[in-house]
Amino acid sequence: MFIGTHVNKVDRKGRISVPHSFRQALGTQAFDGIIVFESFQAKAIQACGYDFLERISEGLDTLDLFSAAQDDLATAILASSYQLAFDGEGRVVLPAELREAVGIAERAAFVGKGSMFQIWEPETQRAHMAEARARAKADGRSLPLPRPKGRDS
Amino acid sequence: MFIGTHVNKVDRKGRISVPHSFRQALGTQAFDGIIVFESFQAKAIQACGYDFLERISEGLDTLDLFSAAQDDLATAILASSYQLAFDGEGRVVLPAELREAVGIAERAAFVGKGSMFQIWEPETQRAHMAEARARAKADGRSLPLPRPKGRDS
DNA sequence: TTGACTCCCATCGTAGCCCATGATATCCCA
DNA sequence: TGGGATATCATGGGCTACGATGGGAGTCAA
Repeated sequence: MFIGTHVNKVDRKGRISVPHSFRQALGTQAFDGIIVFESFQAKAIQACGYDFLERISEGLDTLDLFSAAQDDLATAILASSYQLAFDGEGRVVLPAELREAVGIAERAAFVGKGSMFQIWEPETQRAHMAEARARAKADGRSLPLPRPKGRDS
Repeated sequence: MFIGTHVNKVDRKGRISVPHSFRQALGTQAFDGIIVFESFQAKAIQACGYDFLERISEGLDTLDLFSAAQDDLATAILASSYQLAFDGEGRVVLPAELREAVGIAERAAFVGKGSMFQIWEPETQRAHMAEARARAKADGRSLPLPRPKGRDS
């Protein structure tokens, strides 16, 4: 699980460390690195491990083939994603297009979202988080909680 | 279950002992530590075990990916939480942002809330508790009790 | 040949690990 | 039942390993 937000620095080569806890959450997968694509809601980069992209692909398969929705999502996600490999120290380089699209320069915020995470320009994300918290409180958003496993009696 | 109130000291490294009974209540989980995030109701830090957060994450996965509700809740909870690992003595260090947000300096009060607990600045919590008791009394609050399972005759 | 990227190594600050101390509570036995 | 012995928990401080960062050298492609 990806939890919390971590702000790291972009060096002059464009490299950035993926937080240690996120690398641990990825575990060992078929591809040693992350998958990124531009979010189509927020001014942020979506990121996940290779495994999760497979789940997304399966999700797309439940939509009608050749439907507009299927095509839109497939294009927005699969066609425009990048595979970023880790270097020896667990860093990746963000493609210039993505960095410019979301306004990342010196620093980037890695934001955990459970099974995915996002990469933001830190100030932008701070504002977004404040809004999300306010909305969640105001709307009284509720969440169906699954029962705890194993020890339900 | 987390029960009772315990006031412990914050040392100069920012470490604080999680009460022994709370650690016992956590049992052994996938992550040896606690998850904390700022409460959006009270001036307090919410805390729970990793298992509980996993349940939240699973609940989020039942919502549509990329939906507004999913994003708001994921942002408000997962993105703003911290994983605090226990050291050998069962202590954690509270992130500076959280400590400042709720006004914790020298001491902190751990307050049991059943399946979660909270961390308060002791004086603030004392005042809050007095109010809560007064309100409960004034409103004549009552509580429906589920029957005990298994041994009903 | 130049630029971009990868691999490797150096540095630095901090989080985590280990051990010591003191204060309580608990236990045991006379 | 009282007192000493002991276990346990909260606390303090030092040390070390590791994660984040920076830069150099080698490599491949245009």
